Amino acid sequence: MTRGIPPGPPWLSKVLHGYGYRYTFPREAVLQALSDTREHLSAEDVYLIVHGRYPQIGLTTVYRALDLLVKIGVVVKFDFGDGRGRFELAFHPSAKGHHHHLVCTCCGRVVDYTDWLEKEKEFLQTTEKGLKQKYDFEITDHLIQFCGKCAECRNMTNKVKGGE
Amino acid sequence: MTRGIPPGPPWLSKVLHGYGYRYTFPREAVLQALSDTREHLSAEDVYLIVHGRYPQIGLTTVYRALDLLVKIGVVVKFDFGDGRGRFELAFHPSAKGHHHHLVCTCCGRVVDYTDWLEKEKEFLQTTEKGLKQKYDFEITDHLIQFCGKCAECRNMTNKVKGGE
DNA sequence: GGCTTTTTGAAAATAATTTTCACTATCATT
DNA sequence: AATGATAGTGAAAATTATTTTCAAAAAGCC
Ligand SMILES: [Zn+2]
Ligand SMILES: [Zn+2]
Ligand SMILES: [Zn+2]
Ligand SMILES: [Zn+2]
Repeated sequence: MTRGIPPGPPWLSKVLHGYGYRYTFPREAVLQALSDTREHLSAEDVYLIVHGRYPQIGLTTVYRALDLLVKIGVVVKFDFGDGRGRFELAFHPSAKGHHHHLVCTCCGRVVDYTDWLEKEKEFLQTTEKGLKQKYDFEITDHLIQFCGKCAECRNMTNKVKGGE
Repeated sequence: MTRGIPPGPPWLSKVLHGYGYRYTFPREAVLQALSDTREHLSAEDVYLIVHGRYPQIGLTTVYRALDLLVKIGVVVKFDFGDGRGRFELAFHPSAKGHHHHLVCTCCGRVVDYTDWLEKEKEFLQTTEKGLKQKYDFEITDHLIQFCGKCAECRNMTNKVKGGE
């Protein structure tokens, strides 16, 4: 029984084959789930979506598909400190490309931002060049994230304080 | 049986009391373990050191002490993507203050660096100010980390490749 | 020293992720 | 289109880091 191919662009097939991996139904389905949202999904989130659509796909497979997609650079894995990995497309169809995260340490809300990238670029160039020379590392990636308290959480704290 | 106080500066007592917590032997011992190294220790690493010195101290207590020390800002917790938290003193006696990390994606080696901070400062100021205005977050912290391949790992890859 | 509350520690529980292994699907070759 | 070698899948079990539970011990205030 052939299961057919989930809806979506066929490029994943090419990318996988390019790396010597097979193009499979679950891998396409996991990619689809990530394409359909702008959220930062956990492995289980992805599983719930994928398994909801195609009940034959199991959690283990979702973990493996995510790992592979990360390895070939199609998906990026983040850690927002809540003890589980978060995944999102490296190049999101909704114009969400390279971006960084602003995380509320209070409620866990995550904002994707793409502002002030010129200043960042300057900083990155200087630093990466320096790191390469001084420590002889070939820099392949960077992780920039800001932590803070969102407006709502600041409000809530004030209310609680005031109510005492 | 009083256990005495492990060697070390007495300031932890004041800080803890300032926050309404008690000054205890295990907390001092955990702080000591972190002071004695420049490594980025996992909770279990800390436990091995502390339990080696003071066998009555258990792993649970080490976890709790680390959490507390992070909460009061004496210790900082990092995640280098290997599935466990890493801890280091916020202000290290060996002049290791605010710094960032350069992680080898291949062997996991972590380099602390404090170079090019002027450029970084510029970037941070611009970005933090912008984030505050645009997203109404009160920024409290940032996380900057570079990933790459260290010289040794690059060499090894070449050797393996050449050997085939 | 006695008292109240916080902290501790061993064991059990939890939660995310990985491993195992028999079965199945992919795809290069016929 | 059928074949077969190999990679991928899925359910269950295993592993790993961390948290919870709860009775006993220690801290700090009188
Ligand atoms: Zn918030
Ligand atoms: Zn994002
Ligand atoms: Zn390395
Ligand atoms: Zn460090």
